[in-house]
Amino acid sequence: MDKLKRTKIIDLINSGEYGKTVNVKGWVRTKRGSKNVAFITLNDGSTIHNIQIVVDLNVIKEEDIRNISTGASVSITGELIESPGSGQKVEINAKAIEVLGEADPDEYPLQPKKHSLEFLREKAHLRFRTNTFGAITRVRHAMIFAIHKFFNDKGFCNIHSPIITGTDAEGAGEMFRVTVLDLINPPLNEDGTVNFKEDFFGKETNLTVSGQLEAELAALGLSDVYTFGPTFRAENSNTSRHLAEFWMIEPEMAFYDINDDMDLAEEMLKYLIKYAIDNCPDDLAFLSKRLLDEEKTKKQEERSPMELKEKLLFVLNNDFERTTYTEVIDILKNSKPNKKKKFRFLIEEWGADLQSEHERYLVEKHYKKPVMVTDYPKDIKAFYMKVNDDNKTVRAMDVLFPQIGEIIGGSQREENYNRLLKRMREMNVPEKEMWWYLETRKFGTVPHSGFGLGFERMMQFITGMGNIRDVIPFPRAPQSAEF
RNA sequence: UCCCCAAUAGCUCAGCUGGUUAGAGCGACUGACUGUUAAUCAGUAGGUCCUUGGUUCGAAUCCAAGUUGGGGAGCCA
Repeated sequence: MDKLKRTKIIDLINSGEYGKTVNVKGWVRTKRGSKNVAFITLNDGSTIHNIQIVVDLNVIKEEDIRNISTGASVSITGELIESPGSGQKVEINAKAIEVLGEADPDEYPLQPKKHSLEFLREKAHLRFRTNTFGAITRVRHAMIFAIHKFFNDKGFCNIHSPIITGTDAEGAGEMFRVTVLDLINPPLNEDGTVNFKEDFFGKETNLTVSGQLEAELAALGLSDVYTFGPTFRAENSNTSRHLAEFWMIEPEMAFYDINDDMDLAEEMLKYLIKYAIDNCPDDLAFLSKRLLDEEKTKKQEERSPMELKEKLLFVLNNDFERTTYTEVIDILKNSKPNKKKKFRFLIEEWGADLQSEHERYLVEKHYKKPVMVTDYPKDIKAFYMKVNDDNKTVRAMDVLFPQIGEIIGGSQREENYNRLLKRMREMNVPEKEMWWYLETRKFGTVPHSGFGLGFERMMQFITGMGNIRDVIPFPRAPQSAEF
C-alpha cells in the first residue's frame, strides 16, 4: 500500500471531499456488528466528535478486525462518504485496516459507558482518551494560548520567574525544600542545625510560591510583564480547589494604580471567557451537557440556577461589581444569614477576615455577579501592599467568582522605600535577604500594580468542573503524586 | 490539619435489627441478527465483601485502629 498521509478526524468531518480515499488513525471507542457489516467508532483527540468506520465483511476479512476492541489503536484507509445513517454527517468505508495496538478487553479499564470522575482520576494515564478529559485538555490548551495572546497583543513581556527560590518573602504558605544534602546524615553546624552552606546553592532553597516579587523587578524596567509558570505550595490542603502544584498567571504593570489593575483583571477574565466560547464551541457544548446531567443527580436546592454557557455569558456581559471591604462588612453584618446566625463565622465588626461562606454569599446571593473587593484592613494582607491614607487599609483587590470563590488576588504595591521598610519590619519580613526588592524602591521607583490568577481555578469556571484535580492532567496534592 | 460520609464483580451500586449457597444493571466473553449509533436478543464466566485486630456458636453486616476516596472547613490561587 502506498503511504497515504493521515488526516485528523476534525479535518475529515469538515472536509466534504466525498469519494476521496483517506487514512485515519485513532483509538477505538466501540465496535459493533452483524454478519455482513461492522461499525467502529474512532476518536483521535483532534475533536470531541468521533468518526464512524463502516466495515463491509465482504471487503475486509472478519479475522482482520477480530482483535479490535474498545481502546485499541488502528490505522484505517478507506473512502470518505456522506453517511446514509443518522447521527453523523460523514463516515469512512474501510478498504484496509491495520491494528496498531490491541487493548485486551479483559484488562482495559475504560468501557463505553459513563465512568465516575474519581475512577478516572486513578486512571490519569488513560483518561485523555475520554470525552470529558479530552474536552478539558483542549480547552486548557486554548486558555494557555489565549493568555499569551492577550498579553502579547497588549505589549506585555513574558517573564520566566525562577522556580527555585532562596526566600520565603511572601509568606504565601508552606514551601517545598530543594536540597541535595544527605537527609540521613546532613552536615551540621556546631549548634546542631543543618548547615545549608554545604548545600547546592550555599543556602536554603525552596520551590517558588509566587513569581510576583521577581515580576515586579522586571516591570520596573519593562513596564508591562507577566509570568505564567508553575507554583508550589506544601500546605496540607485537601479541598476541591487546591493543588500542591498549580499554574499561576501574574501580570505586573508599572504606572498602574489599583483601578487600572482592576480594569485589566476584568478585561482579561472576559477575554478568556470569550476566547473559549468562540474557539471551543463543541467542547463547551459537551461539558455543558455533562454538567447538566450531573446536576440532575443533585438535590433541587443544590443545583446551579444557570447552565454552563449561560454562566459564562453572564460573566461576559455584566460589569463586575466593585466594592470595598468596609461596604461588604456592612452588607454582611445586616445580611439574613448573619442575623439568623446561619454563618459559621458571624460578622461582628470591622477587621474580621472574610470566610468563603461570606464570599459566596456576596457573589451568589447579594450581588449575583463577580465581585471585586478592595481596601482590606492592612493587618490581614501582605506586606508589599500599598497602605491607604487612612493608615488602616491597603490597596488590595480580590476578584470573587461564584462557586470557586477567590480567583484573583492583587494589589497596588508599596513603592515608597521608607513605608515599605516600615511594613516589612512590622510584619517580620527579613529585610536583609530582600535587599534587591528594596533597591527597586530606592532607585527610580514608580507606582505599580499586579495580580495573580490561579489558572486551574479559571479552568474550573470555564469547564464547570467541580474538582480542581480534573482540570490538570496530573494533579499533585497531599499523598497524591502517582504518574 | 479538623468535621462528616463512604469502601461489596472490570464499572455503578443493592444487600434489613448478625444466620449458613453473595445480588442487580452496565461492561467482558460466546452465539444470533443486511446499516448500527453507549445497537438489540439469548446464554456464559467473573468476588481476599479495603486492611488488621476484637465481640460472637456464627461477621459483608457490630466495635476499634489504620489505609484510600469523596463532601465541607482552615490556608489560599
